[in-house]
Amino acid sequence: MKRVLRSSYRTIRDELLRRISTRVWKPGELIPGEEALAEEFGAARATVNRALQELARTGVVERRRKAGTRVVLHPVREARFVIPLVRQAIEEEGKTYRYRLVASRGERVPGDVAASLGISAGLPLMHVRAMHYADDRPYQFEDRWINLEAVPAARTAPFDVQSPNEWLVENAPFSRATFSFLADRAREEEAVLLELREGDPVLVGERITFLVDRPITFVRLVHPPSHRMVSEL
Amino acid sequence: MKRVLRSSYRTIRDELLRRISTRVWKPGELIPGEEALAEEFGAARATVNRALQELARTGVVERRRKAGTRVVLHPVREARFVIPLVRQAIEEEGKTYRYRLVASRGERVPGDVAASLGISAGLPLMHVRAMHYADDRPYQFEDRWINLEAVPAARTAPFDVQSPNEWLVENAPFSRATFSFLADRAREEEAVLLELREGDPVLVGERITFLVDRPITFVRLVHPPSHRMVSEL
DNA sequence: ACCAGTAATATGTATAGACATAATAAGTCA
DNA sequence: TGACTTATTATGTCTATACATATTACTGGT
Repeated sequence: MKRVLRSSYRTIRDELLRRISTRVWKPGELIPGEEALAEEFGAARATVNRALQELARTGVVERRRKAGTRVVLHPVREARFVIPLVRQAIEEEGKTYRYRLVASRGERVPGDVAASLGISAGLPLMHVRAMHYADDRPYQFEDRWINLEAVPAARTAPFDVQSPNEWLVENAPFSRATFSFLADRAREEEAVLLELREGDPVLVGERITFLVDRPITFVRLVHPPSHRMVSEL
Repeated sequence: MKRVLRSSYRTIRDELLRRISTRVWKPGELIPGEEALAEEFGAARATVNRALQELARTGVVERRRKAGTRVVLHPVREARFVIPLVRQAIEEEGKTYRYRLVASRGERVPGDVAASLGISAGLPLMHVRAMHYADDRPYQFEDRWINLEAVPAARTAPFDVQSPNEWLVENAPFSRATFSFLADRAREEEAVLLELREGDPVLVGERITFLVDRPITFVRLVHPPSHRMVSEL
């Protein structure tokens, strides 16, 4: 039973996707069941199932037991942005990466950061500020708070040679994280370090990481306005 | 068949993830093969395979034939942001959505937009500008160019009652899209409509969509600086 | 009309077995 | 030593079959 026509879950997935994006099957419409598709493509149901599950994961179709599979009404597509290490991102652009520590010391955590981490204000955390350069031009300012209760080793970590980001990746596991992006005005210190004027628009990424509900670190990553976050889909 | 211990690909996946995030298996390390894991968990290799493939898709492990599966060295996690329809996003926040058309007419496309779409400048495109409000407060300004060659019906579409975003979702299929986000200064018109001052920082999303290499539309979505794009991970 | 209980059904998951494929390791010859 | 060739191996994919589970559809009773 040697399939003359090669048929993998990929080709099935792509063909289904084609029918959806060319409106052979319209939004909201019910598409044939797995059995029927399996027969049409001369494949096993498991193979069709895999193709459909991938489409469901990417949000193209919705599946419910007994009810069947239907094309999603409003394609709430999701964009995926990779959040690489700064060094990696810069070197992949073919540029030279440079790191510089600005300051690193224990400090009492201010209210807004404490709130983000869900701890009480005034606790002593590690506060590390550092710059990342691409071809000697300012690329990112990293303003980070580290919970010393969760990561005591951070107090004596060598942040003058290794960025807190990389150090944490190697030394502090995390299980959950929250990202957000926003536009903000450059604060005074940020403006100086990024070679902007105070109040200039900057693209800010904020990340909070936890290890099973225990807050690890809060970081504000500030980019000059030329910076873009890009995603293909 | 008797599995006393229930064991699905989910529990296997979660257990593997636990071992990785608690550094039982450290970054860069090779983990046992599928056969071995299958035996350990008392499952079929296909089941272990499914668990491992999910971990690979989320970027936790890297797999290569013959070489085996290893924990990724630098967890280049990717953040997924859902890009819903504006109306949906606002209503999910429990706010009231309102739409207002600002202007809609054929225009010669300026150079920068033409370049983004990969067409020659000066061609006549549809230029639509509109506002989206949440509880009567400015939420997003939509500044869109539509390729009339690809979507001729856009010339006479009722953009005064339906936002170009929604109209396109229902009337123009696309196969590929590019998103990018950046921080910018509010332009004059944007500042007025968003009730900001000119030059205030705004979070801008740009989207370009294609149907098999044929450019469909370019849109600039401008949000006031209070806006955040959030992603859990 | 209404509700509860039951049957029917599409998808979800697991399995053993088989072959495909990519990449490394080992072996061979110049 | 180095350049090919071949064997080995872990993952990739497919199949047929079976049972699980969530929902819908039906059915009878009040």
